[in-house]
Amino acid sequence: MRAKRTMTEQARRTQIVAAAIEVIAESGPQASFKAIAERAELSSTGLISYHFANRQELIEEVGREILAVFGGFVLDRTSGIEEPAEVLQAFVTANLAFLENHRAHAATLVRIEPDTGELARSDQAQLADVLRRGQADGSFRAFDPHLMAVFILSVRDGIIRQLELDPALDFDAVAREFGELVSAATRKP
Amino acid sequence: MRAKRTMTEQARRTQIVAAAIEVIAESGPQASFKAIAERAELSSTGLISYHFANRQELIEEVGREILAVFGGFVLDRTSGIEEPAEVLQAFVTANLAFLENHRAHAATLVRIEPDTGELARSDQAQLADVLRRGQADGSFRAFDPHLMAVFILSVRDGIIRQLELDPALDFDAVAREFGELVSAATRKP
Amino acid sequence: MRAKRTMTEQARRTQIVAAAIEVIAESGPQASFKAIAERAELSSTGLISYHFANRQELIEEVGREILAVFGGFVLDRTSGIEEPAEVLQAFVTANLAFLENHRAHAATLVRIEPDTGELARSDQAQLADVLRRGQADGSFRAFDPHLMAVFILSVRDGIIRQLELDPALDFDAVAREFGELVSAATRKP
Amino acid sequence: MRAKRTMTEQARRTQIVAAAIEVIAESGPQASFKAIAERAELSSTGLISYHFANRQELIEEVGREILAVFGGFVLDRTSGIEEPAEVLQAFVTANLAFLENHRAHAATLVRIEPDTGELARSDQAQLADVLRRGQADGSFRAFDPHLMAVFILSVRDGIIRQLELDPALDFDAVAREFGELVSAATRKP
DNA sequence: CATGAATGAGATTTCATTCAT
DNA sequence: AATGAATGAAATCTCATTCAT
Repeated sequence: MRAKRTMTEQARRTQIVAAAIEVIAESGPQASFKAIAERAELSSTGLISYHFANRQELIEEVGREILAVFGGFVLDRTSGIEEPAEVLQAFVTANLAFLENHRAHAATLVRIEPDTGELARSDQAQLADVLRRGQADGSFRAFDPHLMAVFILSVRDGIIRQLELDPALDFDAVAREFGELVSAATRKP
Repeated sequence: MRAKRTMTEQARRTQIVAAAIEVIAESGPQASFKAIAERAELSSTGLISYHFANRQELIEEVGREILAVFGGFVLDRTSGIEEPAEVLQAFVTANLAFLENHRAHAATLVRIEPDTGELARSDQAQLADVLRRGQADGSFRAFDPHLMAVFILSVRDGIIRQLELDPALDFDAVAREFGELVSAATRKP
Repeated sequence: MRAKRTMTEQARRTQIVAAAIEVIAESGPQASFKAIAERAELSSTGLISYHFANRQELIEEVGREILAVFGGFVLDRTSGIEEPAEVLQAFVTANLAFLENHRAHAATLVRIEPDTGELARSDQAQLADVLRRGQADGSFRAFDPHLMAVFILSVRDGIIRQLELDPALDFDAVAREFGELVSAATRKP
Repeated sequence: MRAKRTMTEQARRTQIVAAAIEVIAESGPQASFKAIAERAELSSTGLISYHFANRQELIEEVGREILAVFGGFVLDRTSGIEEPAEVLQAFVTANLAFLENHRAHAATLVRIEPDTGELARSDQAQLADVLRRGQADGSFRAFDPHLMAVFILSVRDGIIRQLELDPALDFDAVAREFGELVSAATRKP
């Protein structure tokens, strides 16, 4: 599991992770410790090494943090909904809302993707479950639920990437079009 | 445009780009000149610097090369088709066929994506045109063609990424599901 | 001389020195404070700095401690013997017995040697005295007593080093051969 | 085996090794790359890393170089001698002559000893052979030849160490006393 | 054109020591 | 006395790029 940590240490780790998220969002996944330390106003990069065994541990924590925040946000807005089709629409809306308000988290998520395989899988599995339920209750057409989950999450990630190419993207339009895509892709013909 | 080049020089550039594609596919976008030079069996990394002004130029050339090969491959299999809906299905099939046979190109494409914004845009524009034509001739429903292009290409890229998480992915199944997604997403209700 | 110390403080210092001896024996003379603190189950490396002015003071204390223990052990087994030749044999036996039972002390001794010049000299002087007495009473041949002491101690240290190359060394055989060497080297022809 | 090297590269390696020998002799086995680079008047420590894969490779090369030079020197002065007893005396003389004229090599040898186990063994084996021959031809008494070799080499190393405690050591006296020790230790009673 | 060497900036990591509590 | 956090210097190693031949 994880080593016990003092409050101070946990606070520092959180602070460093937050800085890393920002810096990686801006300058890519190999953002230097120097840049992160400066963003966090640390006295030296040594402090990062003091709190994280190595770069990988920091990046992993960044991934965990983003997925926890992102996942929590989306879960808040989708749990309790009965109809799978409505869950999907809420999922789309929640994702877009998150992107709009936590751009750095989103940007960093897609930038460190190769390092977060395990975590990504669990997202896929959760979404696949919703799709399976929709098929079971007869509201969705036949398709491979896991692949469809991969597709939907890919579109979500693609939107994040597009946001960097085109920062003026109209969130409402994207939400609407994404929602229609998902609806058209899953509903019975 | 571009400076004139001797045959020898062009051959070297091609060789270096090919090596870079392989190495980046395997070890990520910050593959070192050392690794690339070794793969290309060059005597020194200096030779890379000799032929490319800097790292960025090499990466850009890698992007251009991949999109030329990839684009050419897909174009071969989609041009001449009249019906936009059929073009889309051919597009899906061609993409999957390419992934199956040129995994390194595909992997490198998604790995250097942040550095190839311009090129990506032209892909999006081309695909958007097909979609627009399908709307004009009444075979597609109403949607934002550019966004739909972004979505479809995102799914394509998502498949490439998934291939690394799950190398045993069933190409035929993916092609079928991807084709159905595109079809359902675009056709009239 | 030395500052007065409370019992608690002395206990801590002793504990730290003991841990340092073990760690240096295993991992060399530049064993980190971190490793020593962990071995001593201290809460922080700061505690070492708290009790020792600096690294050098700790190492010196380690040297003093080893020579006190080692010297005491050998003195116990050599004092009270009249005949210098017998003292030498007892010295050899005692040294080998010590090595066998306090390998960490011995290993650390030779590892920090360069830092313990002063202490080494007093060993040499003591041994030289025995040799001088043997010459005075006519049982030893003519030789430079100080150099002979250096030689004998060098062999002792060489045995410690060899022990690391060849941990299965036969102590009895070494004791016998070492004893014969010393005897042959000192007795009259 | 070893990679092919250009003349220039070999020259640089040699130069770096020479600087390392000097610096280690003066400041101990963990002499920094910075100190070595300065001694060799290199532009940066990066050049050391450029020529040696890592610190260990450099130290190993230092060990090989010293033993090659030292061994060659001693071999020059001992080969061709028939009588084992005379070989031993020549060995002693040669060793002292080397120490006198290549103090840095000698000092570095004993300082990096823990890293040169393998090489040390071959020295022991060579010397043990001479001793065995002397036993076979009846000129030496019975003793364990390998242990005696270890002892003699330990004295040699002890002299090197003593040289640092007492830089004014009288080489002739040491040579004479060392020679007598070896003679007394090996000849028949 | 190509080679091999060199450059020097920059990255991460380790560490003894200091300090506030 | 002890703790845990922080400091900042130093160390090694990597790398794209430059340059003389």
